[in-house]
Amino acid sequence: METSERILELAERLVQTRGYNGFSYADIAAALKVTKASLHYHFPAKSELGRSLIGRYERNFLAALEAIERKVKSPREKLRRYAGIYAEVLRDGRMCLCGMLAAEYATLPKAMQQELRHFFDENERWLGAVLEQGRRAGELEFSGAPREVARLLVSSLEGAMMLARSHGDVRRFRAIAERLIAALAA
Amino acid sequence: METSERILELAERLVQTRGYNGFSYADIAAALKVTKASLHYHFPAKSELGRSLIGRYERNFLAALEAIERKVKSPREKLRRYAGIYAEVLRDGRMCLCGMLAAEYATLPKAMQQELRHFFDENERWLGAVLEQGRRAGELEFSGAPREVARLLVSSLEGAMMLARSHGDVRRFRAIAERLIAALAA
DNA sequence: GTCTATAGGTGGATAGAC
DNA sequence: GTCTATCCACCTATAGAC
Repeated sequence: METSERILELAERLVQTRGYNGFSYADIAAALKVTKASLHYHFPAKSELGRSLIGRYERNFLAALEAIERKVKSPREKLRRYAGIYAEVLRDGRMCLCGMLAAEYATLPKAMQQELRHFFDENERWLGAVLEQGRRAGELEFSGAPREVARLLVSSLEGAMMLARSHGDVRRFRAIAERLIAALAA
Repeated sequence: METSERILELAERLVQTRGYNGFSYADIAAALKVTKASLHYHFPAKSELGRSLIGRYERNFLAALEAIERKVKSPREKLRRYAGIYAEVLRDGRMCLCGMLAAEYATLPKAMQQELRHFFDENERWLGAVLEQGRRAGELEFSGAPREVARLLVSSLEGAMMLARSHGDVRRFRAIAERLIAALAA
């Protein structure tokens, strides 16, 4: 694997576990056995590494959502798979990259803040479409705008992830995710 | 106000907006117009300041819950007031102190991690009792253990706070809070 | 209790050789 | 692309005078 890819891979894990303000170039350099100067060759500033991380994470995430779209028909099953992505990340001891960054929002460079909002907007858009489809099909039931329920789902799953990780208990997340989806059953 | 109290007051705000790893003694010293050395007189180590912050926040929070207990009879109204506490914090541009620290969990001193879990446990305990009372009275409706629903509420409210703040939109939080409580109506 | 002064470490970042 | 060497700003923390 190219160095820049190895850097991104490790930096992603570091942000997901320790946060953007919780890791340094020195951490990456030590783990990859290169010097800090080398890292600056690939990502001149930490803020640019941060931007790259969000962009990459969003692309991979949206690709996973498209995969669900292709493989799964049932809207309710789509929601389960959506929550399943979160569960997998958590099982690996990580937080959602963007959920982590949302906590540090006020300290992030403007460019990162913007890309972060975009990630959540795209998530809400996808969920909103699934919810609308499910309601039309009579498989899901809820009041009000699909987009509003989508926001509740994203927020709740991110929060559940955060607290489950603090308690070192993935089951807490799964229990909450199932409950959220069950509440939407028609 | 005594200096130590002024330090706590400001440090609390800083953690709530920037996180534990996002502020320094220098920030406090500048704002309070004292030296960093003075701060170390009151709180020798940053980790001790952190511990004090959680303890203080929890005491104040639990006092607010007791006040609700005294003033309000209806379980559903208690839930509304509970969410109202979060909304007030958010309206002030802050995150929940402990929600913020939960994101930084992996980087915190062990003592702080422990106090953090205690805060959430107490929250879940209080909410669990309210939920059980509400179900018995026929005012609230849900399946399974009250404690599980309590966890969903805490997680979801924390997550909603986090994302609403990132979008600079308190209404997002209120909409989600209302929806969560409405879903429990009998 | 608050100050000056400073230690000792780490942060992100750059210049220039190889 | 990766290295050595280095800069400067900032971090937490301490010693000791007032």
